[in-house]
Amino acid sequence: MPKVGMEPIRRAALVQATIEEIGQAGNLDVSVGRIAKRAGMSSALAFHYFGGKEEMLLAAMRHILTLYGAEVRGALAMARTPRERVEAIVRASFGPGNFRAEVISAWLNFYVLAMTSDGARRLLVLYRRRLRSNLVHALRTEVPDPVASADRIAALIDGLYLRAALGGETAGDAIAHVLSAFTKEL
Amino acid sequence: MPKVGMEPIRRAALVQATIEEIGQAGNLDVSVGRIAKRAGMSSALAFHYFGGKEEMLLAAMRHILTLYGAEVRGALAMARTPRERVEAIVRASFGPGNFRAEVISAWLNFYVLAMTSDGARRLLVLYRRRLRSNLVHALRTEVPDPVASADRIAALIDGLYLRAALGGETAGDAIAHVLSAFTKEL
Amino acid sequence: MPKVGMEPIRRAALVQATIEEIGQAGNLDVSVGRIAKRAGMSSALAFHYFGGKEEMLLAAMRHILTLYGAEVRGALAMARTPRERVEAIVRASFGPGNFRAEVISAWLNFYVLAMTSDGARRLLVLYRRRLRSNLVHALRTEVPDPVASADRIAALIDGLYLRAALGGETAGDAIAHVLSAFTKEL
Amino acid sequence: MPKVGMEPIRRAALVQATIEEIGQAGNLDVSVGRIAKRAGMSSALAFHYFGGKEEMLLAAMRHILTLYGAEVRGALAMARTPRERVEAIVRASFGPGNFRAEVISAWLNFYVLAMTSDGARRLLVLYRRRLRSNLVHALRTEVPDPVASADRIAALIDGLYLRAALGGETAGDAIAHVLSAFTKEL
DNA sequence: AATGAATGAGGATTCATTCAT
DNA sequence: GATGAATGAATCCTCATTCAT
Repeated sequence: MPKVGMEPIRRAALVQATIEEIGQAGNLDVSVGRIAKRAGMSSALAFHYFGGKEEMLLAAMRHILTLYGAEVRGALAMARTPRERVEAIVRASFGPGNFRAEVISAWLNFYVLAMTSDGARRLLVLYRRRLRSNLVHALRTEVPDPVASADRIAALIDGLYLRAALGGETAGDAIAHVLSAFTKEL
Repeated sequence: MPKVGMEPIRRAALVQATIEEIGQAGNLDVSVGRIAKRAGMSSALAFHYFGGKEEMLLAAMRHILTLYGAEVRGALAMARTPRERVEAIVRASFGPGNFRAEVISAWLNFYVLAMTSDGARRLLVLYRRRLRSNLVHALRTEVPDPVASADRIAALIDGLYLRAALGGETAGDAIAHVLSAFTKEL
Repeated sequence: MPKVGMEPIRRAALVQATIEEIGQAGNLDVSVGRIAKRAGMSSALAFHYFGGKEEMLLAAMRHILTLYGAEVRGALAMARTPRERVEAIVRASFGPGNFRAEVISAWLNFYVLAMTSDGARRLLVLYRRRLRSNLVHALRTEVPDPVASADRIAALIDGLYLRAALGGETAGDAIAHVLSAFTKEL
Repeated sequence: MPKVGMEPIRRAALVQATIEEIGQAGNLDVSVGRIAKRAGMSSALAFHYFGGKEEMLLAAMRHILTLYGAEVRGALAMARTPRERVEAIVRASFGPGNFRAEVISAWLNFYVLAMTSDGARRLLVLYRRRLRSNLVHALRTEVPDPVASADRIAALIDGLYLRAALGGETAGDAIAHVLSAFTKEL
């Protein structure tokens, strides 16, 4: 029973299913067939909409990055002081929307994908630039070398994410670590 | 013409070839066949020695972790002050032996492997424990909460590694960042 | 925005696109989708007009055969002597309209299609009968066994076409060969 | 029950099966899977031995060309006069070994393959050169322009083959046509 | 010890074709 | 008339793994 205007719906369903499959599998060895089945359609249709597996992975990545960016932006909107700004970024990063096993797994795997896919690398570099820029802006008036401090905090965030991939890290601990590091940067 | 006493040589060759293949591929999609060919033997022999692909990957991981541990231990042996101890760990981590594209790629992929393989997770947890213990020992007399400081520095190291996976990070910058963070922890 | 009276235009566009695709691909592995896209419409519409892929191929074949027949007829109309008649046929066969890579490729592939498609075989047999009949008519008064001579010349023409498929044959050489054979038949 | 030294046996079986499949299908749309099944093995093994589908097709082509060459050489060995030489070539071409529906179909399809595969083109050009060289040699002392005559006769042979692909041509007729053309060349 | 032989399973991708709108 | 939606089937190819020798 074909309908019209399905494209955005199908694409969204596939992106969602891709993220879920990666989360469940823990790696990028997810087949287009399984993703499509999870999204409730044939794999041929997935190819019709995305043209190939890599495009699907990139779309999933873009989706996660977009969500993350939106959350950061939303939190920043309400921040007034520099410390609030840093806290906003950190809370968005380790908030319930992003700091979940499946999302962490997806992030990790996107880093792996970036080793071979130019598109993936570009997306990650973009994310890194935005995070750094946000942090630099927050630190601008507070520390002597805002860029260096931002890089350290950004790397700390990434590192805490990586450790979370192994399990056992709580969001609270992670946030505390970053805020503590921020304080020490001052 | 089979020979005796070949086992350790064969195993070492396979481990080396595994690391090289992962480094070259950028992910864990390396086939046993290609690894074996690179190591100069048949894939059947690789199975004979390791019993399966995962065992080969774990052996490669163990090898890298062992090398890293040895380097850290060697550097620590000559360290006298707490700062020297931290510096020893950092210099080993970002030294020419470990801070290379292929090794970074291997590390990243071991994290991915740890999402599905208990063996891999155990190895990474072990590494994490050792690193933390070394850092705690170095910081013991210097900071109020050595465990928290150690965790932050450890996460920072991991984060810098992760960023290096995208390229553009130099060992010098990374070392400077960690030492700077160490100073701020005091 | 569907229009009326489009059918012949659409059909012609599809036939043309089919020939071009076959010429470009060098074989019959051309997809209806690509043909339709080249013709500027959806593949569903192509099905609507032709009912299936084979019908499209047959229509393309019919088109080429028709063009070829028309060229031969046109050339024959001006021929007066038997030799002029043979020359007319030959010049039409190796003229710029038919002796081009893409048309030669199409011919060759129609022969292949004739191995499985009755429709294609019928068309080729028809072409062969017409060519033979034209040649017999031209040779009628000149040679003792016009049918045998016509068959030889027809086969020679086909053979020269086949060789042209491999490249390196010029129209001039081909024409000279056929005319020389004709002379020898006398 | 794996054995040693199977390679040549398997390869030969695959080549034979390839020719049969092409003969039965009438075109190159033969799947590796079916070829392998006909040859009594898994498709994976076919890939193991040939590396890919095109290599299998080329091997089949090489086989047919080799057989044909051997038959021509054998027949030529017993020929004494120029006419006998031409006759030897013709009889080998239209003899029961080569002038069979499945072999004719294979030839035709190799011409098609030559449009896209360099390897196939090379093989066909080689065949053409050999045939021409044999004919030139046979005609050397008999006609004023042996090369032109050889080209005509070669093209005639090819054309008769092509017509045989449509059915209805007997070997006797074909041989008679070529010998008659030879006589006229004198 | 060492390997060639062998395969079942799986995966990305393409395609002809159908159908509701 | 025209198309986007949709899919089942097929294809090429890869791979981890097993086994007889």
